[in-house]
Amino acid sequence: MENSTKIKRPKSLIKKRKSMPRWKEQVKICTNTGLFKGSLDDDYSWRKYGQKDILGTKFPRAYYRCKHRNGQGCLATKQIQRSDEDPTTIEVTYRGRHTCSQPKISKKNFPSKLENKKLHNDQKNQPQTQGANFSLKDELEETKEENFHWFCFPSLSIGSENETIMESFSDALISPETSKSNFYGLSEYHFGYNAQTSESDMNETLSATTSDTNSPIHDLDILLDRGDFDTDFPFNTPE
DNA sequence: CAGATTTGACCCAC
DNA sequence: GTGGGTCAAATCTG
Repeated sequence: MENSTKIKRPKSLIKKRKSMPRWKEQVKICTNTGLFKGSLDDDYSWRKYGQKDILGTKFPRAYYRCKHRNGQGCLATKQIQRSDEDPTTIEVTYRGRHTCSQPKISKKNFPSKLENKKLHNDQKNQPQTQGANFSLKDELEETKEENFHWFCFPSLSIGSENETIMESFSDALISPETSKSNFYGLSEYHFGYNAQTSESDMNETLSATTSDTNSPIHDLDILLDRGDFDTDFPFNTPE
């Protein structure tokens, strides 16, 4: 890949960091099995621009920025990292606000290729998925002051396939375009908000839990072929 | 071929 | 000096 060519960046292109509003959103994904799954979804279009191993953490952190950065100069970014201690928790840190006229709808009307791919895999499931996501999204949008947010899924029979499932979820979580809408048909959410303030910037605490533990999530019979998720992403267990 | 992701290097803040 | 955040070339995927 790289030859010994050191890339020097012109100073004019260097931007100072920091000074952007930042808030964190924790997403807890739990199931009876304790496995991690679920999707954190904003209807924004994110594009991954980096990933890094963070000192003291087992899982790398993934960096995303708004796709409209160039087009509309939207500087919003987000970081996603799986909690070290509790793998069922995903920490999402947002930085900056979207200045773009984000395309919430677009997803629904024009699924990306990636989505199509996913859809292809779990075709049987999606009908109302979007609805669920949509409401979640709406809530997020309207409660910009909150910032803790949980997803609890009912049990799910994950036998020897948990790995695959894990991956698929992770994939959804991590991959921006993909995670967009329809995610395994989580049809019902119950939200509870915990206003929570963190030290500085604006915070968003959103707490969402499913009180319904019976939901079969049949939608979840995600048969994602392994091949589909081969691409690694940060949440794969190291080792 | 275009768009997305990966990945090592670069740069800044602490 | 080190770690975290970003850049951008290379690579991958549809």
